[in-house]
Amino acid sequence: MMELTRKGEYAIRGIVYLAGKPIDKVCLLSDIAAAVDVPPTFLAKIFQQFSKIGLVKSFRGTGGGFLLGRAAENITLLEVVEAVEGPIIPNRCVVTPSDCERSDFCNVHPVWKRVQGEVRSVLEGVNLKELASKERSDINN
Amino acid sequence: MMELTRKGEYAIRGIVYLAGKPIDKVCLLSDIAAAVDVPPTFLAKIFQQFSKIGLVKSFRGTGGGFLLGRAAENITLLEVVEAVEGPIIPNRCVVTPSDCERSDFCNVHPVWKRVQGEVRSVLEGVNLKELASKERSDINN
DNA sequence: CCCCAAAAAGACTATTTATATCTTTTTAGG
DNA sequence: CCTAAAAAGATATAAATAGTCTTTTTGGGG
Ligand code: SF4
Ligand code: SF4
Repeated sequence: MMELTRKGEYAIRGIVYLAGKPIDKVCLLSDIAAAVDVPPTFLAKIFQQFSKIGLVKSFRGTGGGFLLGRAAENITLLEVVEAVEGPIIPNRCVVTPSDCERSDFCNVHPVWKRVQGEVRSVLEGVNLKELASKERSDINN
Repeated sequence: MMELTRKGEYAIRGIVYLAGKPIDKVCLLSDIAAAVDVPPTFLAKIFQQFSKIGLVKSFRGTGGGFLLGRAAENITLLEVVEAVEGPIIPNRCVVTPSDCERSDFCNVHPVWKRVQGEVRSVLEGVNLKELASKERSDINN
């Protein structure tokens, strides 16, 4: 349960790789894909999504490639994940309580809200700079 | 992302309903299903899983039905969810780091461990007695 | 012993989501 | 105008989800 998809995993790998490069280094999709071990065509789709919302900047044609859209420390893991996976929704009633006519009196409902809050909070507390750094942020795996 | 399946949602509804009944009241599957608005055949499958691990007790034949396997206050939401959805796994590397040869140096890995811990902790902090009570546990939805 | 009620077990189906790949088009540099 | 590279769109396959249906087992009561 609650499993990140391949798409999400690949998205993170790709953008973290970018975050580890100099801010002005334009990277080829093919290079990124090879470096992070992701099917290039799949990563292309993912980076198109990133590009649309400005998480990365893209340049076409000769000498083209990708750059981070903002400074790495200003991009949270939450943004990256939600960009490709959609919002964090432990149960549909957290987004539209009206879907379930039990939501008025349901004691489970607030629990899912709490789960959502906790997960978002963890992911929001991590930025791409930390993720890209060579220093292992956490000793205890 | 991280969405509970119908199966999980139905499972919770069903067992919370049981938890709201007197401890010795044997409930018919058909009654439970009707009360919590779940397809009876689907709920049957779910309760079979519960029964196998002792979360509920079942009785066959005339006068048969279901009882809670233990006192409601001793069953956590985490147990219920994991019984039908499997363990809480935000990313496969949290269970088998060896799957990913990047796990040694990956800074994302510990984040997923943290997410897992937070979610489990929230779900473990809620028991069926609370969920079944008429009092709305949380004012702020 | 026979009938009926109810859960258990297993096979089967349809729909949706995930995981890609392939082809064509657009953009840009030299 | 040729080539490099991303964007867009169509297609394909596999797996998971969300059920249903049928048959079997178990137990109680007449
Ligand atoms: S029953 Fe409660 S938890 Fe389930 S969908 Fe409705 S409001 Fe949400
Ligand atoms: S790259 Fe990191 S987060 Fe992704 S699967 Fe490997 S260890 Fe886990």
